[in-house]
Amino acid sequence: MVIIQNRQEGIFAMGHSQADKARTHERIVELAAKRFREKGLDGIGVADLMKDAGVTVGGFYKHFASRDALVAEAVATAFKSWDRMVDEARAKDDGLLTFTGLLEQYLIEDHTDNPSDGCTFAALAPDLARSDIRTKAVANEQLKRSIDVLTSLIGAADDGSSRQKAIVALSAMVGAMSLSRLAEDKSLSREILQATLAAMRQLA
Amino acid sequence: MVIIQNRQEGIFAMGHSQADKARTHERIVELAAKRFREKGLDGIGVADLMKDAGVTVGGFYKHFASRDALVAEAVATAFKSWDRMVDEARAKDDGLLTFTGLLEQYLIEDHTDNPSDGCTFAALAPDLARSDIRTKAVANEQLKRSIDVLTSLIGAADDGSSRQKAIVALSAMVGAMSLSRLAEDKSLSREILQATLAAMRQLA
DNA sequence: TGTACATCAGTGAACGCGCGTTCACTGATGTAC
DNA sequence: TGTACATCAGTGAACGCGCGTTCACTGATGTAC
Repeated sequence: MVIIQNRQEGIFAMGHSQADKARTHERIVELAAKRFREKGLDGIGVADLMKDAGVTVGGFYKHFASRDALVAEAVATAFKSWDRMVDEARAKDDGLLTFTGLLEQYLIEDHTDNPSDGCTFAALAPDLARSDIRTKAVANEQLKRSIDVLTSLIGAADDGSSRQKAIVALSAMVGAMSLSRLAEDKSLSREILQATLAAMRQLA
Repeated sequence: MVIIQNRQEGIFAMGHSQADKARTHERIVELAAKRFREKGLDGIGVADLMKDAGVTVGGFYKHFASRDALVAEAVATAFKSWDRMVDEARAKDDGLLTFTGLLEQYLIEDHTDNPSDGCTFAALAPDLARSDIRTKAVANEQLKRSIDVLTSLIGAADDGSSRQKAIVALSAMVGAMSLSRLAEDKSLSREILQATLAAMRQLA
């Protein structure tokens, strides 16, 4: 086993054992999940990804059947940061997650400035709509799950209006994040986040 | 002058006159504006674009300094279909355009199914955020203009709330369109459009 | 009005380059005896 | 427990291919006389 110091991932062990392979695999996927959200699904190549993960190109196909297979896996991993965001909001609310708490966690400048750790819909929606069948399936599952999570947070109105509100909230959140990233003027960018936050707060 | 019959553009004249050049230029830009929205800013190459426009690759640089220059021009043209959408909504409202009329023109299945003729934000927001400085400038101008148009449609509340509502509406519209394109399930796709339409109607 | 000539829109092949993918190889791991 | 060997994670160079861009060329246009 060899100890590697790498710019991207810090210090890690690289070797030939099965455990080493699993760690390398995870490292590639986690990195791809970030880079894809940052640069788009076509924005970074296999060679650069492997280099950032501290390995060489040739080994790629020991881990993935194709680039598209990595994309599908990385997008699934990227979506987990949504779950992580939900969890963090829950922690801030002292374990009692509210719709407002989630909104506040999502519609913030830090999220605008860091697509690589943020919502995959906001970072990649058009790419996902055009993507490989497997990747699209992953995105569709997450879309349904996200609507369900928001629906349950909004409340127990049994007339179906909480689901409708959840869909509106998700749309507004994703749209606002996309547009706030487009705005070069920081104050406009903030205005978009704040206007949407205020309006969505009143929704529930 | 030569008469050309082409799959993409029908019958058109191709020649060497200045007027011919202007027509060819316009044809390339209009086509690029569609294809980019359909396939993403990296989704189609110079050669294919020129072929679709009925000319050969070599002539490209008689029209554009670089691919990026075409992207900037095509994105500007693509945004004009927003203006066109506003105009069409105005025509449907018998010249008296309303906020609701515009919402109804935007949040429809036909728009979901045809990105190539639709809203550039919904089709390309993440691409635009990562794009060339000129393209980004074009997108920023349009963002401000779109907010202004919606603000004036929503009403003359002078407390600034109509601008806030305009921003929320734009965010929700763009987000809903992006997500409805992602949804493989047609009924979910429609549900997203309808939920957002209903909620935004109540906004103004 | 007619002719000679410069311009330049469009052609089609070629260029270097980066991409996804393949491959023969190396050497650590883990297993069979 | 020790040794021989098969496996396979990772290497580094090479592959074909499509991309943006360049270039020498063609021939219609438009202008100067």
